[in-house]
Amino acid sequence: MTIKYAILGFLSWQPATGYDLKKLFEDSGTFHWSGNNNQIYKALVELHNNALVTLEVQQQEDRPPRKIYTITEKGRAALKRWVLSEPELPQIRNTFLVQLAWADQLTSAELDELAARYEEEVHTQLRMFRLQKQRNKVSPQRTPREEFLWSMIADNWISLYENELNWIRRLRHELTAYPES
Amino acid sequence: MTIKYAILGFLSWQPATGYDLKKLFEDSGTFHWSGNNNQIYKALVELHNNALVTLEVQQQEDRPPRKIYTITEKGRAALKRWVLSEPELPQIRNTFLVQLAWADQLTSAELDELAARYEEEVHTQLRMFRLQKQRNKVSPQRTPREEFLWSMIADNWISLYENELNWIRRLRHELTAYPES
DNA sequence: CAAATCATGTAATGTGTTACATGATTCG
DNA sequence: CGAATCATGTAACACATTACATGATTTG
Repeated sequence: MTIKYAILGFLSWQPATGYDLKKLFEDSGTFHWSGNNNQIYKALVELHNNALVTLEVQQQEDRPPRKIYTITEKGRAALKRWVLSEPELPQIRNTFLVQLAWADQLTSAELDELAARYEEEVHTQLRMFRLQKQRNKVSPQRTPREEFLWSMIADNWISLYENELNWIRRLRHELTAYPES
Repeated sequence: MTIKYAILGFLSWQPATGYDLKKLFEDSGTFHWSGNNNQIYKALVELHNNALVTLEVQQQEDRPPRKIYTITEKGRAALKRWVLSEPELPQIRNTFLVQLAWADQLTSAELDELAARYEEEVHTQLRMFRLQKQRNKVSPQRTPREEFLWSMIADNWISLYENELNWIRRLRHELTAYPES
């Protein structure tokens, strides 16, 4: 259900097509999940059915018509209500931890190599988030407070991955003290 | 598909029924996701079809028969192969960040209250993880290295939530410098 | 000349959650 | 006496991912 409100959020800045929204999702990084067609186009139909957005169709030659969606007052109200609703804990699924849980069957070398590959992945991802924060493509920066909020959102991801990187490095370091089983 | 390997992992310790596995998932905390019937019972059928587990049925009076699953050599090999497979980045979906992204429409009081509620949730969760680590119910502790790995898995969750708690506290603190829009 | 951009969508499949269903026994 | 435990499973729904489909235009 979050995707509907993320869409309403983007539309609260300015009207957009499904295609525009797709790119906003992609560029955001933060809202990576659900940058895909299926969910966006379906969500837009639903939002329209509930009168949270209106829709203007622009015919084009040689191309599919552009469907420009605009948020309604009802849509703005729904967005605000949702923003004020009870916050939930992040949902985290780390399959690497499941691998680790049964990694005692590995040799020290195998285990360290597995951990090293994870460290590398995390590190790469961290670099990407840091770059993304510099470029700062999506954020609107209309007010100082809004700019601050978007900066903190980027920091959330960065510090999460920094934390993960520290953790895996500590794991690798301390593993040297344990012989294989 | 992770659930299949998590089940194989538990079965690599000892044979178990679907019901046993369900409780192992619940108690683990770490593998919270997919402690539900549907996935466990379905996965067990699949594992059996692929000969990764064998199945012994114990008839009981007045109760459904117990189906005791035992991992096969093929199952152990599949588990090891998976444990050595390319580690993936954690999947994280934090809806609170989406709320924050469009929270500039709120008053300072509303925004701080929203953040305070998130802080409280995170804090509660952190306390639960810390308790769980002390109780240490699921881990087998058969070798020092295995014990260490399970301890690091618990630490991963704890440090992630500590990081989140620090982040939200910093956010609340620094927000005091920004007037509402 | 191949790939990306624009612009819509559908279909199939995978994964996860909640609720429903049964029914005796034991515990607080 | 109500709730939890034991033990299996099904059904409905929600949410996500990947691939397919079309087809002109622009860019490298």
